[in-house]
Amino acid sequence: MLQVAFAYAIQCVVMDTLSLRARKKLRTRQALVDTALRRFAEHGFDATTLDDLCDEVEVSKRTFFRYFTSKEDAALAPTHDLWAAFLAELHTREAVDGATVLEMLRDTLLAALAAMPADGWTERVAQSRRLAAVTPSMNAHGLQFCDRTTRAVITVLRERFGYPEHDLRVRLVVDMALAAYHCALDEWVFRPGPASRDELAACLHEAFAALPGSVTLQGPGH
Amino acid sequence: MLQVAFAYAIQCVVMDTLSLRARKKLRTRQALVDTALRRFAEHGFDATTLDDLCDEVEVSKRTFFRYFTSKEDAALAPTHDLWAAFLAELHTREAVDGATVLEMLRDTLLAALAAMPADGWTERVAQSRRLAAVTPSMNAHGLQFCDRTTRAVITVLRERFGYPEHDLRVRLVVDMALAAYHCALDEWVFRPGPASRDELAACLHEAFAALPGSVTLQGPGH
DNA sequence: GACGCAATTGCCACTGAGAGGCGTAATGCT
DNA sequence: AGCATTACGCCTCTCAGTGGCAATTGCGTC
Repeated sequence: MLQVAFAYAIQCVVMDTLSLRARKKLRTRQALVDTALRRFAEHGFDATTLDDLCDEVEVSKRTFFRYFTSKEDAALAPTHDLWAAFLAELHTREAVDGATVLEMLRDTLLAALAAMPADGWTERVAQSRRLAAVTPSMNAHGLQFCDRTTRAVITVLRERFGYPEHDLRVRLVVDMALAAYHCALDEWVFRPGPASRDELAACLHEAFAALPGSVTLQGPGH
Repeated sequence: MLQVAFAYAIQCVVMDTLSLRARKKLRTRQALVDTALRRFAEHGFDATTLDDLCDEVEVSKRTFFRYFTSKEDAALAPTHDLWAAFLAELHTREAVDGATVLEMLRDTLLAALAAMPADGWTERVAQSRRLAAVTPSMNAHGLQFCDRTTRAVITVLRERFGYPEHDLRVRLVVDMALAAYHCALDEWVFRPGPASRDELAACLHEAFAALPGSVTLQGPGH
């Protein structure tokens, strides 16, 4: 009786957002990501086998591959979340008159960053990046993911704002934004001090601001 | 007798550059790259097993991995050659007064391009890029290699020209050059018409020239 | 020109990532 | 409660990549 009432309460509170099944999947997924990040950090990416990982989370390897396409994929999940939010934001964002594309990309990225979950997301990206820095295969997967995302962004920009296909600048500006992102991320992760979300935003501002000066950076003569 | 004379001639011509052993290694390596590129193009990267490949070249799989670190590595060899030449050139190149770093990187890249072997190198890079475009794991390896190279370039720039560690612009400008390279390469490979070396140089000039305008590219308002 | 030495190769066995088929269990819907 | 759907686990298989060890081949020397 009490259980029924309780179940009903749950239903009222959560049911309209997610079903039991969906919540369970989310929990499993999250457990896999967390455990993966922890074990990879403790014993190294290569030294951790999927069997170990799956044993701890108590899922079969078969199931693991229903959630992630590869071992690397699980460890890169936090980054994927950010870029998914970025693309969503890019679709809906209004154009601001007089703004450059670079500014728009920066602001879209900052908006995506603000949309990330509050519970430990920053720790997870930081951990993920630290792992990627010492794990070639993770780095490779991450870069390949960025490349895919880049192409998606270019497509959106062309569709929404009607840039011609042959204009190289669209691709170049997106790659610049990506460079600034990577630069900011490394700055944020490997610099001493706490790695808060606001710090990352500050690093992003700094990196994007440094872009114009990079083009005209003088050689050793000056 | 004639054989001796012949052997001596060979010795005079080639010996001072490469020993028999070294030539044999080079031949094996080249055969592996060529066969790999051809088979990957014919049947697809994933559908081609290393056993198939090694059978054709008549080398054991063990030996394959003494030449290349991975299946992808073999297919990306042409690109690796270019960047190796780029780094070598960057070490020896004199600084030009009044030139920007971006210009220097462009010219260094063009010099490296000119240093590539005449015998079918262009065909091999083109083929390699075409494969990477449809093969995620190859693309990932390629990008990871570019990333490593990028860091090496940054180190050289800092050492030779004394940029401070904390100056983000060094990294950003190298990433810009890399973006221009990728842009030019895709333009060159996927555009109709012949893919000659001069064409690639032209694409590189075009892409590098488009960089400054990309920073200030205006949004849809205009 | 035969020798020993070092480098290169082939064979074999092994690990771990990843894919796929199929039966079973849990969940959602009526 | 009953049925349909979805998710999961077990098993098997392929293939990339590693390491040990013995055999071969090229190199320098006497």
